[in-house]
Amino acid sequence: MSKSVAITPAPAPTSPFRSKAEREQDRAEKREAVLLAAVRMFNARGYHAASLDDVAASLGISKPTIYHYLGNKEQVLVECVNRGLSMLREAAEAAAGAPGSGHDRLRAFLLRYACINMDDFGRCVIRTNEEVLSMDSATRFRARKREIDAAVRAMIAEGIADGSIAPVDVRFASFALAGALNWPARWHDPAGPLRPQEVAEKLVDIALGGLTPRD
Amino acid sequence: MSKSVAITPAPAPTSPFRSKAEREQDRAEKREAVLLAAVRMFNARGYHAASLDDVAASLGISKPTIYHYLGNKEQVLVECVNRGLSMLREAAEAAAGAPGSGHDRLRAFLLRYACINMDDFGRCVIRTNEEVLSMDSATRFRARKREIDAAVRAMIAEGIADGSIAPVDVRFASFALAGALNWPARWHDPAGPLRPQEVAEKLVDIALGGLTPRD
DNA sequence: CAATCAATATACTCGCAAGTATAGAAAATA
DNA sequence: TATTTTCTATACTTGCGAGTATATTGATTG
Repeated sequence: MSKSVAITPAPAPTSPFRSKAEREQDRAEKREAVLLAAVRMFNARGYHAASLDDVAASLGISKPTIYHYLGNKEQVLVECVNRGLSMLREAAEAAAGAPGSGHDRLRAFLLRYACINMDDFGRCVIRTNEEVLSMDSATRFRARKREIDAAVRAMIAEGIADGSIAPVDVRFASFALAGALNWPARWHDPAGPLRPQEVAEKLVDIALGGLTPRD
Repeated sequence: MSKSVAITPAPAPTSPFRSKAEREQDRAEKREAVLLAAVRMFNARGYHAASLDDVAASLGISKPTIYHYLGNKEQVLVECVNRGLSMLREAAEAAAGAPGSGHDRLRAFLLRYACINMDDFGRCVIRTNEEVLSMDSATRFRARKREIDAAVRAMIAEGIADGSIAPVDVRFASFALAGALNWPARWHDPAGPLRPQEVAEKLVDIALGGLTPRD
């Protein structure tokens, strides 16, 4: 019946005896689940009002388990924020390396940016105020956000250089775009009728309208 | 020597004996000082992280004095937020009743709106998440914000009707504008070099650019 | 002058939530 | 099989901060 018996090194997927790699993956999955529960609690109630006891309860586990997988409360938050920032940086890198005019690349990036901001970890990046972090973490946080902002400004500048974007003040244009596309992290309800992709497209169209050259 | 003696009902301004009206004004001034100290603490640290003991200490007074003038912590926050909302509503009413095209009135309002958002109480409106309020206060808060938003949408719609604004999606346009002009409440540093009026003008120009009709 | 009221402080209570000490079960390793 | 490591829970400690009870002082009013 069986096509092969114990030839492949990987055990049958349903085996109760987990290999080392499997155990590591188990651990990673649990860690991930804890992180997700935490970020959702942070987003729903705000960092201070979200207690680790609540996070644990939402998973049916106990608080020390959170410490086991992720460390103390600030470390949990930092990890959440880093997830979001990594997604944003990847999007920025992808857009920077794409073909097309500055305007095209900026537009592609902003669509992704807006969607990330409506997702758990991106939302957390936007909603996390530096004041809640230790000075050290806040410094790193700021630096990583500046990276993203620099990428936006670079794309705007390139668009201006190649004529696909009107000659606006680069700094304020990036502030305005960021504001328009960060704001959904505050009001968009993931359970509501508006799909993030749709919101992103409409907002980007309007926000980018102001940067499009007049003929 | 004296031109008049005890003819006017108001006593000399330096008299140590305060009239009833003066005492009421004293009280109002103190209340105001407490409110201002509180809103600044809330803005600087966030509502949860700002303790009333800290607020009291910043004024050299004790916590019960805050309760004496303003009530409990949430009442303090609600009062702060209401101050900001009142400023915004006044601005909206002024703009709605002004002459000019929809675009002109919208622009005038947005300039004021952006400036208020960089000020203590307006900043507090933006930075206060509904989750920190009691359900009752949150409902009222939402209603008052909706009023402002409705005013913005009305101005956009009027602008579209009179041809001074491009035929955009009114709802998303108001979201985009709000985002762009709320965001400074998060990043603008009152102690920094950028003057609020200047920030407001640049942001409004860029944000409104997307709504201006093409010829 | 007595009684009251306004304004303020000191010194508490009390609950929540972060973080920890300890223990035990299960699995892995020697 | 003995020993160590991993995972998880229960049950604490601790500190902070909201809110309050009570006292004091000075002015206001009857």
